[in-house]
Parts: sequence; C-alpha cells; structure tokens
Amino acid sequence: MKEFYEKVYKIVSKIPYGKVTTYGLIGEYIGVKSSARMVGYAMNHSHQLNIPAHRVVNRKGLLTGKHHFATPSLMKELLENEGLEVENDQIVNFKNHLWDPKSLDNKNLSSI
DNA sequence: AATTTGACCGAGG
DNA sequence: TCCTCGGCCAAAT
Repeated sequence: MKEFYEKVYKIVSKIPYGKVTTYGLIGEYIGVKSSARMVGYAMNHSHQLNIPAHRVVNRKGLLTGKHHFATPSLMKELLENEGLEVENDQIVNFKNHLWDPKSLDNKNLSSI
C-alpha cells in the first residue's frame, strides 16, 4: 500500500505556490475519504522528501503539523514567505487560500 | 500478538 | 467554536 503514500506526495507536490489544502481533501481525492489520518501519517514519513508539507493543514487551517518540521516556526515562516498570513498557528483567510486537488480534474474536465 | 497512538474528519449537542 | 464519539489504517511499543 505504498501507492497510497506516493499519491499523497504527488498531490502535495502539486499544491500551487501560495496555496494550502487539507488532509481531508487529499484523502478524498485519493479515494480514502474517511482516512485523513493516513494522509497525515504519510506526511510524517515525508521528512526527507522535497514536498511542500507546510501547505498542508487540517480543516480549520490550523498548523497542526508544525511540530514535525525542523523548527516549529519554520512552517509559519514558509507560509508567510509565500504570501499567506499566519496568526496564532492558524492561517488567516484560510478558505481564501484553500486549494482543492479536484481543481486538477476540473482543468481536464473543462472540455466537457 | 494485542493495545495504543496519530500532522484527521464529520456529526451531534 | 468547543466537546465527545466513531471511523479509518499503519506504525510503534
């Protein structure tokens, strides 16, 4: 079931600059809707990979995974560096910066 | 081998 | 928004 991780990494890698997404959306896109936990677990194993894990937050826009970065402030720094606003470990205007993996399909389906 | 825990989510109160 | 509960599956102990 390593494909699961591969998919997670793939999607996370496709998150546009300055955008964020949630574990639930990723899980939903992969197909394991109610296993958002696995997405987070996969992220935990993504330390050595070059994926923007800082663009993945929980549904509230809370930086729940910041403790797994090199430094707790790194996640916030990266997000702010991308033009986002982080306050009290939470993304400001979260919905405004939210990116849905399904938007990839929408591009492909735009011909329909 | 069994139990607990985890970068979670949704529903109900 | 906060609390609790059930679900989900893998890794750690």
